[in-house]
Amino acid sequence: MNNTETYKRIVDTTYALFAEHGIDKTSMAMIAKEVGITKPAVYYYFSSKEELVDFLFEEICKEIDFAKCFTIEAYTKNNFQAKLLSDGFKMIQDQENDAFFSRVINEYILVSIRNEKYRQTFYSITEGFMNGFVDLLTKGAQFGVVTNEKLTTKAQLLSMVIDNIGNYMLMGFKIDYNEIWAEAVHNVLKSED
Amino acid sequence: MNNTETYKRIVDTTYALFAEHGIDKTSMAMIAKEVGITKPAVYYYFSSKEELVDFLFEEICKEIDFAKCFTIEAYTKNNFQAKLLSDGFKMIQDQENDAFFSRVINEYILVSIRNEKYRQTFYSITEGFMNGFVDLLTKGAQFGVVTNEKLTTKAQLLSMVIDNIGNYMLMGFKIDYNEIWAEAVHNVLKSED
DNA sequence: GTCTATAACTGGATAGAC
DNA sequence: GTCTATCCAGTTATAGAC
Repeated sequence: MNNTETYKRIVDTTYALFAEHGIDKTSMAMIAKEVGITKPAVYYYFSSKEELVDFLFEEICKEIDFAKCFTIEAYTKNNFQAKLLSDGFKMIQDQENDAFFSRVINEYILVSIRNEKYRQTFYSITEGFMNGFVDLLTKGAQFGVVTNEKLTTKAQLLSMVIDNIGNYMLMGFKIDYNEIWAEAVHNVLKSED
Repeated sequence: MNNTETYKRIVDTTYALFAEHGIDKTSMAMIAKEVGITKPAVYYYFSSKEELVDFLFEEICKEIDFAKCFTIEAYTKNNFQAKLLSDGFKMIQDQENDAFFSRVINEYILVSIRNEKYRQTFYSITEGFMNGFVDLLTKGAQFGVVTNEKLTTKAQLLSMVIDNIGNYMLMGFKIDYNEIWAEAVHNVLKSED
């Protein structure tokens, strides 16, 4: 594996083709053609399609992390509501900006239902979001800005909402996702306004 | 198309195989073998795989309908909360009972991302849920049991939650979905208890 | 209605030359 | 490192016998 330039081009091209055609319907021949080399040349870098698919999967999963989206340490009693809102808004914005990324993730998620290895990874990531929200809300409760009741349930609700917003975007709904997130957040906060 | 018995067996078998292996990885040969006939015999009933896939899609879509899950006419001022809860619980229960069904839907969703016809159908179904909840909440507001503010947003939130519950189930999360739904419903109702 | 047989093609993957 | 050439398994689909 000397020519890292080719290697990189294979990965980038595959990423784009997966987004456009899906994993199954992207053949090694298509990838090779798009990169401008031949099939055996691709096999020089990735010994099988599975290896290439797996590699991209790992790369992508690194990007999806609760701690990257919601920085618990930065939350204070005074900024709690504003920060919970804005971190969500940012996540929504990111998904709107990089539809490519969302599509590929979605592709892997749907495939994961029949692939135990992928399923477990997504399970862990989603679990990370649910647990992360529990931690965040627990902190909020200590600050006295979040109601203590049904904290886990509220955390799961937040996780489900932020997660499904991406799906609705992909489906093409032009609705106010920020407002939906705001409504979900409003539900976990102690009554104000 | 004389032997409707064979026809029915093909459809049922395909349904099961799609749930187990996915649409792409279920071949006409597999279907034939599982039914106990040969490939050309399957082609006698369905002139192409696409036709078979389409037929199953139509069948399945008929089952997913807001009006079937939430019977607006049955809602009154007094039963509103209880009915909104129980209709959701029933939907959750149904999905738990028929994991096969959920899996096949998931399979079609995957295809729909790159198939305009399927995508539009799913779009309409989901839109039907969002609009249905708007109608329902509007009725609730007239009864005085639902807050009038941000009614559309609240409806979209309900739609997202009930929709994603199915996904979380497929991923294998053993959490209290009823409680999550109850929490979402609680958010749309005027303050009580 | 269901069969055998086969066409026509596409997919992943590799041997061996350069 | 990248190529040509090739293999082989598996796919949709059909012609034609029974």
